[in-house]
Amino acid sequence: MNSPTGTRDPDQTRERILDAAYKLFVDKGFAAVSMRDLAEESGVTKSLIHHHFGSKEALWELVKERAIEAYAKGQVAELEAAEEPGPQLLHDSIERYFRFLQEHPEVARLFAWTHLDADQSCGKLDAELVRLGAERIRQAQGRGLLRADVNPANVVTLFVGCCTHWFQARAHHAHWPGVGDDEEFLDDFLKIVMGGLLPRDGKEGS
Amino acid sequence: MNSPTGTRDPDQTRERILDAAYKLFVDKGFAAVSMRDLAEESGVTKSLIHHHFGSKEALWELVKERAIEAYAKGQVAELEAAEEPGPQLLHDSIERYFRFLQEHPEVARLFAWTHLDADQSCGKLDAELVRLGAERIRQAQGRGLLRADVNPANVVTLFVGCCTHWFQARAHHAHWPGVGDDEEFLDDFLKIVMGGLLPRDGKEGS
DNA sequence: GTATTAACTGGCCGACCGGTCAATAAGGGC
DNA sequence: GCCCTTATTGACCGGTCGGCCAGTTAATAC
Repeated sequence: MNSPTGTRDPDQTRERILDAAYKLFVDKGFAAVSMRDLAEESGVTKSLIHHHFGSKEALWELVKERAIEAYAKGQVAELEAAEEPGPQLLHDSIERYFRFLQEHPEVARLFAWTHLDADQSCGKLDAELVRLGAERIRQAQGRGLLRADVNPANVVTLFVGCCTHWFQARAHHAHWPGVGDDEEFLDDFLKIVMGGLLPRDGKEGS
Repeated sequence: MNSPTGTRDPDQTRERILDAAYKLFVDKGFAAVSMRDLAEESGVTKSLIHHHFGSKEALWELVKERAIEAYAKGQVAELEAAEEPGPQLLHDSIERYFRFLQEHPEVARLFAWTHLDADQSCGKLDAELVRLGAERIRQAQGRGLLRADVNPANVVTLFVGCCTHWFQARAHHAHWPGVGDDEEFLDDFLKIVMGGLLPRDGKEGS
């Protein structure tokens, strides 16, 4: 069922199947999507999907891997091209991640599915991103630009988790009284986290 | 198949079914659990589950509703019995929520499922909890004990989201270099958030 | 004791599941 | 031209799905 009747383009076919699978799996979850759904959405036969990807599970693994790898590589590239370590870089990195999820909310859903899958492999793909982010924070700490008594990796985990959850729980928040929109939340979040990470003017205990 | 052969206790039976459904649904998700799984886990027949709850969907809705209502009521009770509004109350509330999820990690999973369900009703059940928490923060802000230029509801959303995501993404974090354990993360999180929410010693712009 | 109600069972239904397989057809190398 | 590879199809498999229904059995009301 490729566009010019009777012609074949296996690469494009694979792409179409992967796109359809990404859309349906992220939307409904692995268990709620059938091979027949995938076949219909991508405009090919069930058998052809098996031919190209082997099994439903294998397709799902590939979909996850591709999406997370693309995300991680993009973020790493932006982080490596960034300015000197310091509060501004942290601020920009948080906002960059927030904007990314804002434009690609389906990625937040994908993360949620992988967490519930107890997925082993997907956590490894963004490890490099976390390592790089933590390193930048550690450098800023070494220069006295960020408070030094917190674990840099925990800082990354904190802001990634907070932003991710914001988009995952959007439907929930709609029922919560007084919760603001994306912009207000990002503003407040940045105020609090940056305020908590800047070194205090005076020395402080506790 | 109740304990004393031949006797009946429909309330206990319903309870057993609900317990089994909670366990299986939270573990595998709605779509990946069959009525036959539920029947086996609870030790009754498939037909009996239909008799008591009507359908698989209705059972899932009831399971979600009960669990979230119990959680919300418990947290509201603790919050209402708490001390005066201020930094200490906020600190304790964050830690209380964190400890709750630490003891009941399945609740974090339940939240993830409800988010992916695009569940309409479950967000309403904890609205009262959010309203109450935000009100306490607003009171503390009014007394100058917490910085006043952030939306209290966003503060609640922030710490709830961060703690929830921490437990949802645990498997992921295992692959992230340098991320600490529960105690270290909670410590760092509290340092940052409390540090960011305390009024600055000197007035500051920006 | 008997009638009524509700808890509970086992068997059955049509639909759908993921996967396989033989057959067909198109493309590329020669 | 032919051949070999492979993309692609549709029919088919055994198994499982959620739900239904007729029948049995225990508690209850009178």
